[in-house]
Amino acid sequence: MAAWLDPEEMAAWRSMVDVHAELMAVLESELVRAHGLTLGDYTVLVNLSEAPGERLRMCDLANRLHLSPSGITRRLDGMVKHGLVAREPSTDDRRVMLAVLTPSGRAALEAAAPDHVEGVRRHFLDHLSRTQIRNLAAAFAAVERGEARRRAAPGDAA
Amino acid sequence: MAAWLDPEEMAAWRSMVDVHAELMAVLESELVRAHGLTLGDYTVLVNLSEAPGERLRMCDLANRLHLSPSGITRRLDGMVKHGLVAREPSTDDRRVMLAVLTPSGRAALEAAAPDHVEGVRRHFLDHLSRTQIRNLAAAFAAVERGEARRRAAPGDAA
DNA sequence: CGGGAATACTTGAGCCCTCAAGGAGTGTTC
DNA sequence: GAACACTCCTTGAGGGCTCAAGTATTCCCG
Repeated sequence: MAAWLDPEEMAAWRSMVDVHAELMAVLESELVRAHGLTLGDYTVLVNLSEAPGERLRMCDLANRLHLSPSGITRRLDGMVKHGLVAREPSTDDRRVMLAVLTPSGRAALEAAAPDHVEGVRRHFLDHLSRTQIRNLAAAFAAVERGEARRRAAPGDAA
Repeated sequence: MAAWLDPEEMAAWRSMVDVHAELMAVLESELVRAHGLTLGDYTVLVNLSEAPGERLRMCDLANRLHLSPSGITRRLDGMVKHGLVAREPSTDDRRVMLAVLTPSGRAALEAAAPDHVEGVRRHFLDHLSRTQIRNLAAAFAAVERGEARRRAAPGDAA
């Protein structure tokens, strides 16, 4: 168990944490200033817009956003109040609530998305070469695959 | 203004966001379970332990942790109550409060750090080759440099 | 079919963070 | 050296999240 991180490992780890924090902070503040949308609300809108019928079960939404059941309930509360989404009981399964994109929610997303994407470019992608972008995607994909494999492994405590 | 992200850009961006979220969640839960420490508290302890005299002004701490002034006050409140840090008025400048690592805070850090580092390895670094780690560090360093340059540029709205 | 386990969502209590406002100390300028 | 601007920290109000508990519905299995 090589106890500590060597300088290269430390640089990779800490710079990722720092860059991510900085990036999210600036993207969020630009989004709030320009469109009155939280990054969290924006992510809900993106997920709904990409879903078939522009609707998603609460629990699926919770999984995608890494939110607890009550977390997603309360976030939807706010977004319903602002008219961005509506709740709709499922006819298939009467336990289920669907979150549906409203016209006004779709409009908000369509207004915000270009600015948000431009922000991702300006604050992140523009500082990287095409090769670096490819390498980054490959590295994170490797982490995702590795973790998925680790979770399925026998020695797992879960 | 190339409007949208192409598949490679999208993969790099979304996978970074996803991996980061997943990683922080699992590291936090392991830290809480094994040592009763929040990732936020742990970060305070790390920063204090690396500071000269194991003490830091509240506002410096706030900057390092991307926290507002009141945020750092309230986090210290909790940590003081748990005996991990102490407050100490500065003699140089009587507006300033110093946060000081207590013996019990140093002990908590020394107990938690090996496990935390091992978690970073197991969930992140172990999935990457040495070359990928170097490339990652270089890429994030490039983003940091690029943003620093952008912030200093004339056209900036700030 | 009937009862227990599992799933989906909501609610109450509470933690942690933010913003706005305020008190206290410093420094600067004339 | 008095007044003004600025910095540092804290507090009150409020938003967003979590956990624990509760209700409603569905699934599973003898």
